[in-house]
Amino acid sequence: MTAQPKPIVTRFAPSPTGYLHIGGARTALFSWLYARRAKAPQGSKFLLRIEDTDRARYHEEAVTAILDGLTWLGIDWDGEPISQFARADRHADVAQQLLADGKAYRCWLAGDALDAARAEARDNNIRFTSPYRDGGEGEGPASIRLKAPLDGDTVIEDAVQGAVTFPNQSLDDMVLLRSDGTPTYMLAVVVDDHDMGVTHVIRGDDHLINAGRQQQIYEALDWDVPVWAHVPLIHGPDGKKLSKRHGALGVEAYRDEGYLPEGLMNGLLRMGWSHGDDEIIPKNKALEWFDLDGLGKAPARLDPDKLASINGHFIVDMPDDVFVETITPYLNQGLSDDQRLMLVRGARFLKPRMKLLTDAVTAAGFVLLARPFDVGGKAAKPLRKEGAMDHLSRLREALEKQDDWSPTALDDRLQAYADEVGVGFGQVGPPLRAALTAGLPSPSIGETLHVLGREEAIARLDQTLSEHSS
RNA sequence: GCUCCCUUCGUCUAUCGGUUAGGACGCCAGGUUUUCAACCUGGAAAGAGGGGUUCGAUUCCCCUAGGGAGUGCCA
Repeated sequence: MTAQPKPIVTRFAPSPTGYLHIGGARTALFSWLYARRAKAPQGSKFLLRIEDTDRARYHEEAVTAILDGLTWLGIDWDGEPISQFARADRHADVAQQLLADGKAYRCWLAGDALDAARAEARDNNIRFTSPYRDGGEGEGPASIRLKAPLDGDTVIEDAVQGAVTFPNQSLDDMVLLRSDGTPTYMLAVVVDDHDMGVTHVIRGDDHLINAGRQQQIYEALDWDVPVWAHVPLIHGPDGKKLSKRHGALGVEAYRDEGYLPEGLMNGLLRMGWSHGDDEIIPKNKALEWFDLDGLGKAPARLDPDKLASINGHFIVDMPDDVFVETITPYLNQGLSDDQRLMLVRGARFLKPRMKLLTDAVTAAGFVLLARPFDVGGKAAKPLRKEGAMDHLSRLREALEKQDDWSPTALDDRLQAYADEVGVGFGQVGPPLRAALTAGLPSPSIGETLHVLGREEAIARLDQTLSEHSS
């Protein structure tokens, strides 16, 4: 009998104060990958906990937005999300237990007196310690503070940052239970993580110092300390903390901008995590390769260009029919069956010229031109050239008789025509393209004809011919 | 102020004491070309500064500078 490796339990614990912003999505991704990766032991779990103890800032819609964001990204979780607020009684019980064990004490210092005592300690550069730490009774309701060690160090073993040592003198006796009986965040997190069986706490490194405090609570409780992994936050392109104007948008904003879930996921993953020189890492590879030791220690800046470029790779990799299905909502118009068919035929070269799904509007513009359309401005120039109409009408006849409608055959036919009449292709191509596409970006003329199909192509030629007939 | 963390091309990063310091995005040049792209080839571009340790440091240690986090009966 071989010993079964112990299952890993990770969690993502957002505050429901807004949408799932990209930084949160990234830490969620790391936690999710660690529990879901191929190398994770059987039975490993990724859990969700909503840190909704701050009732003033709580929004029901925010919870939905966060869950929707995760789902869209392709991040799933085990069981129902846990409400931290609903567990307040349990948190209070633990505080009482600590009190009974002499690991915590009642403190009546509050309000201005508390502020003054704290300020004084800070000014004198000494640790703030409540006068009630060693006993004494006060008036009215009391808070419960942890009786944290005064000497020595608290050292956390962090999977990303290494060993981090905090002098206990720098960690004062934190409040566990407020005087109104509600638990503080520090207590709630520790109790919840413990009760949920969390083995690896993977979160932003803005919590690194909290880990020291939380570890003191674990130790007072004599509970197993989880593996800490504090990942560096992402910064805006300016190197400052991620702000709303610099990309700290909800994932749905990225979706609307034209990101594929897998593309965004890849981009998020590459900020702060690497696997050698690999850049394009689809979900299945991420699940195969992810490990904590690939995480870097420095904060990364968001680079929109690179993010978009990565997304482009995933667009190219889509099957043609899926591609057309996917870009349809971004086209701002309904599609006829004919148009859908044209897009499928054109997918092959539409895809590489797109980075975001919203680029489809430009890339597919020539396909979606609705007759009658204007060929105006600069685009009309080739049509006004000497002999242009003559070429077009003879080309029209030739195309009508053309059997092989493949791109290469069409290109050959066009070249043959130019040879027949003894002119350079420059006399033939530009007017033909203008008539077919109104000057919009398009592939080679053979490809363009192929994509449009005989019927549409000839209809477009007729349109131009009739407009220029008089 | 104090505590803690971070620092390789403009950006994301590789390197786990010995490399012409590699890749990607972006940029520039050339090629291809009937439009716009795409594509191909090439190029510029980095170890914050200063001390150590070592035969040898980007890599290990210390200091400085810069950036960040925390210092709440917020989360």
